[in-house]
Amino acid sequence: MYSTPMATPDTRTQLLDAAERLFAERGFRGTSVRAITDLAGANLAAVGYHFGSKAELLAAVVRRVVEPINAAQCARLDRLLARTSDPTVADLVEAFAGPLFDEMPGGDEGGARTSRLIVTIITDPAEEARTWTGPSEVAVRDRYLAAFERALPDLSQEELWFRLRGIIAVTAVDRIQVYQNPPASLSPVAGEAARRWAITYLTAAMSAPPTGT
Amino acid sequence: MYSTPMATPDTRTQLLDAAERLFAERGFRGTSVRAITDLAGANLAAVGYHFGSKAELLAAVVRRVVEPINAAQCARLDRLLARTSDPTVADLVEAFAGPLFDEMPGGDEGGARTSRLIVTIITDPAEEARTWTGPSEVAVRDRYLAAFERALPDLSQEELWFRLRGIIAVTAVDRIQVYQNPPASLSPVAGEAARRWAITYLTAAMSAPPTGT
DNA sequence: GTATGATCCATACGAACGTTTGACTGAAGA
DNA sequence: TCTTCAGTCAAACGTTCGTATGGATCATAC
Repeated sequence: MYSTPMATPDTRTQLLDAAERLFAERGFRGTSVRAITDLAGANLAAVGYHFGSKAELLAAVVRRVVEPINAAQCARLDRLLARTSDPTVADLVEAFAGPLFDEMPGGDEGGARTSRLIVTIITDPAEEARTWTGPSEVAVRDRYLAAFERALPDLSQEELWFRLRGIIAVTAVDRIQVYQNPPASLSPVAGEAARRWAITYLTAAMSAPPTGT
Repeated sequence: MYSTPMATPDTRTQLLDAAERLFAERGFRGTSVRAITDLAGANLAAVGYHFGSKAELLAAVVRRVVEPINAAQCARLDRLLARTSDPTVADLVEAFAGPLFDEMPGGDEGGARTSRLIVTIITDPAEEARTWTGPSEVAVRDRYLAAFERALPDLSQEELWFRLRGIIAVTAVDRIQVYQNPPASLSPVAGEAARRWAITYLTAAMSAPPTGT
């Protein structure tokens, strides 16, 4: 089963790798099973054999990507809450958004591709792309929601909820294709710079005073 | 046939209306020409006859939606620049992001649908969805970029560019499908509240100090 | 050796897709 | 009356899609 660990990867993981890349680049509907199996060097029927269907392959891909991110978000929140003082908004933003940038499996171009996969899936209108959310994601989200609530006591639940989703949205910035070809041909955001810019941006945004009625 | 001008609209505009709705809900690839013509009560061949192809229909839909938004962004910037004092960051955010919420054609549910169309198109990985950007959008963008540059002189061009795209991203917040089913079944963001929350959020974000090296 | 079970492969199937075709309609112009 | 022409229509085209099938292949267990 795991006979040769490094020589040629499992067909199953090669399918996962190929699907991860193609789903990130072209979305769920824009990626054909044939394109995946071609890139993976596998037979067309391999997807059906190893995963059952294209949708279940997507679920497996997303699970593999999301789990370490979720674990990192959880661990960092644990560490913050173990301290004596309450975490600040900046702490929470960093702990929540940081793993979205750097908790990426190896072989990725600075996390840019994996980050794009998440965003592509999240914003995909196909309903198959929306059936993967598990209970652990919800648990982490609720814990952060509670922590932000304590750090921002004046904010209504609804507005806090809006702002939390804003964090995800800003992570999606490299998916924004309007205004393509930046004015003076600005270089595409490098991974590390994007991470720091986003955290600055989001900390300020989350710390904004409540919107008056 | 079309004796009374308001009874039954043009087939062409009915196709545009149907396509606008379906593209917003299901994306470009997720919407079939047959679904559009069925919803419009037209024949399958009508798309080919009136627009040439599905991609050109999309371009026509986007053009119809984007043009008034662009015009409003432009007009509001003109009004700001005509004043004696330089516009503040809050002024610019309001002028730029406001039309994304309220410069919507009638018959829309508070602009939510049109806003979703834009975001769906922008984030669509299909390359057909990315060929519509015209010179006027670029012109408006550059003018705002320059105005923001004057209001935020300490910010590097790259980071400002990143932040400007963040505005678009946050407008996309209702496309964020993770964390679906808000915790305490929070009501979906009402149009007017979302508008005010977004402007608060984005003004704070844009005003953040430059990220240190 | 032979059986077994997992994996891979070539191939086929039916459905859905975007597009094209050619005939039909009805009002307007000569 | 005859022609014209923009518009609509049913039907079909060829392609691509996801999935299913049944046989090959190969290590291991007996």
